[in-house]
Amino acid sequence: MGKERVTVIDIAHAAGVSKSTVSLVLQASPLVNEATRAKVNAVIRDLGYVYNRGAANLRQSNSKSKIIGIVVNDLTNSFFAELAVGVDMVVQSAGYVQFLANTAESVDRQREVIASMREHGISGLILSPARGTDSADLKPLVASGIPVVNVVRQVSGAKVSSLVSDNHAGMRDAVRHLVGLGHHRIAFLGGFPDTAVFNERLQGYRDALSDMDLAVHEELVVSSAPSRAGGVAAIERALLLRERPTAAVCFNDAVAFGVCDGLRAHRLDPGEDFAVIGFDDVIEAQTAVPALTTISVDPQGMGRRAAQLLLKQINAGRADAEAIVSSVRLVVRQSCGAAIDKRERLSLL
Amino acid sequence: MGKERVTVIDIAHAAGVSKSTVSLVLQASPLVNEATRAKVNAVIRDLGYVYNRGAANLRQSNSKSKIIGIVVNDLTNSFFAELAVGVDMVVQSAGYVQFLANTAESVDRQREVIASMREHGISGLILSPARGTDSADLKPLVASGIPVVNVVRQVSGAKVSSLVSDNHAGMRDAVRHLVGLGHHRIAFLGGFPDTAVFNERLQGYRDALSDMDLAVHEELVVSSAPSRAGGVAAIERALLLRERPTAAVCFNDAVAFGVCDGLRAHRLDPGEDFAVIGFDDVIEAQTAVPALTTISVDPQGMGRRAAQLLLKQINAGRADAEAIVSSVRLVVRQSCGAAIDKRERLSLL
DNA sequence: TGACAAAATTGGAACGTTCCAATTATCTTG
DNA sequence: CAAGATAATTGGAACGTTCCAATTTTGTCA
Repeated sequence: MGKERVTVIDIAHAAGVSKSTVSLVLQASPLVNEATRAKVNAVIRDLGYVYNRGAANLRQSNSKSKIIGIVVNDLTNSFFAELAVGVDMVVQSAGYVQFLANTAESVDRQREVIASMREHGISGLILSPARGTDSADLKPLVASGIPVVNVVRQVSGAKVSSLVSDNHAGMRDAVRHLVGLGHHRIAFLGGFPDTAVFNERLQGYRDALSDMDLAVHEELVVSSAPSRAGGVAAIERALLLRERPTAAVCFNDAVAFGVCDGLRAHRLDPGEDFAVIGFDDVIEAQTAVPALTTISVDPQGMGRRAAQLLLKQINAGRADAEAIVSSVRLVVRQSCGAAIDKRERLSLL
Repeated sequence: MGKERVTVIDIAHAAGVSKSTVSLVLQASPLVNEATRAKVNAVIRDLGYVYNRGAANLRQSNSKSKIIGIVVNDLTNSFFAELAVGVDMVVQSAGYVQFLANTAESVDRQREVIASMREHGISGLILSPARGTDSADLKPLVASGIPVVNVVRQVSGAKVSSLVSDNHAGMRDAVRHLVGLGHHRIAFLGGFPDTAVFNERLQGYRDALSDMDLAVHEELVVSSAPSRAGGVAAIERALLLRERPTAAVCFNDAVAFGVCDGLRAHRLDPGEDFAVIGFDDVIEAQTAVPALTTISVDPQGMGRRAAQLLLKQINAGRADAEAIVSSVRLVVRQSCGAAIDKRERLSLL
């Protein structure tokens, strides 16, 4: 059962027309008579024909494969899962299908999967590059005219489009908000210092402090893995300082959750005894206790926009690089809402 | 730049051999002389040739497309993201690449993406079916000899392999553990009652109570959306009962987190004043505060096993359905560890 | 109704690969 | 060194589709 593939010739035969006519109805050409179209479609249904895009794509030669690729550096991070969902939405409704691969921050794996996707004929790629990705890694892709959209992270020197969130402005707003609440010892917690994203956010932190005429104390910047565990580690270190911070902006929400965990371990109540602000606005941020004040970047929306940009470039045939920075907004919830008296009590510790 | 595709003929030309020879070196055939192999490979590198799997697959006709599909019902749920990562691992190292699609519980979308993947020539499919999937939806796939592995959820009547976790045993163990700690009013919180998974877990709950000679009180079973918000709602309702439960097993971890949130909103300390057990062991379970006692199903491992099973069937050429139930284990952390005195205090409220 | 236009249909070549059968080059060895 | 065996190479057909140019059918109207 099901051994023999039904081809366009089989249905041409059965419908009493030529394969060319069948091909025409497959692509909904207006050239074909309504009656024959109906007959052919009926036969198609009856015989259980399935269109062979591989063959079609081979003949059409270049590009229109209706496949795009998306490769991310860490799919276990729900930020990227959300992003993938956003991409999936627009890609799906445009009749495309997506290859998805996870690189787990390995540039070797990344090279392999991109090569593999290329062999399979993707007509575009959305890439959240692994740490250490070199512009040379993308060279062959763009040389062959395949549009690439980088998301979240940029690859310096690569002539590809990018869509990143406004890390600088986001962190600046977060710090300003805390200063407005009366904090002046604000820590910057988490993240790896060798990434562009980290440095953009850190710069936002510094600039905000400068703008408000506050000194930036380097000991208040403590880096760590950008994970929940990293957040725990970072707050531990920060609480060891002889002059403790009273608030923290965190590299991302995962770190922020870790910071909350760490605070509780020290019998401090996040949002009451210590103000915490995250970055990303992952889905758990609003339901966590306390609800996390954070910079909302709407990963799903980013995925949608990245996909739209990519499809635009694919359809345009030619893709000139454009760099979009996606604006970002502070969502105030409970984790930053330290009441004055409590904060004062803490600063006396 | 990059307009003209480099083909096997081009490199044959440049290397001074025939296209057949080039084809032979591409598939690493032992028939070709070392010297020519080296020369051809050099030319391949120089010209920046990329293999066209579409064309190859067309000639080889059936099956060996090196593409598998994975479609899940909710990628925003980190359980499925983890599962996808597991699949990705084994699929990637087997030289395959995967289409990923999210159905968001829509059978229509599911039908579309499966059809689309089929047109693109997947040689196997891993499916976590959307609610309401009918075995007829999978009929054409299996009829054409494409192996399908269902994960997490089964589709009754479909002649496909499945890999589900042992919901019954997992919930039974959770309840036994709570009873062992001295609880006798244990709630079952969250989940939609019209799903097979819900009923399996509920049955495990009932059977465990019966086994321990405890009555099952129907008012202690409160269903809700299987989400964090649903967990909040469920515990709210449960705390309204005139005879409150002292512990709860939850439909999944997301619900369990919600339950913890809801408890805190009522000034109850999860793990101290009330025992909570989840199901799934998502990645956050171990770092949450309190760390969540839960049934570990290792979604990544499930993904790996599903992929292995699928690849086995693809390689075997023929796929007879096998149903695997993946065993599951109770991971005891803090959220269930109510100390005796506290529990007694609570039960007096 | 004959002639011309418009509409509908069609055969074959092409896309880039693999496979088969056949051919040519290279070794063995008596 | 002839001749058989083995190693290496090769030309063409085939995979399932699309596209082009050409052909056939149908429609229009003087």
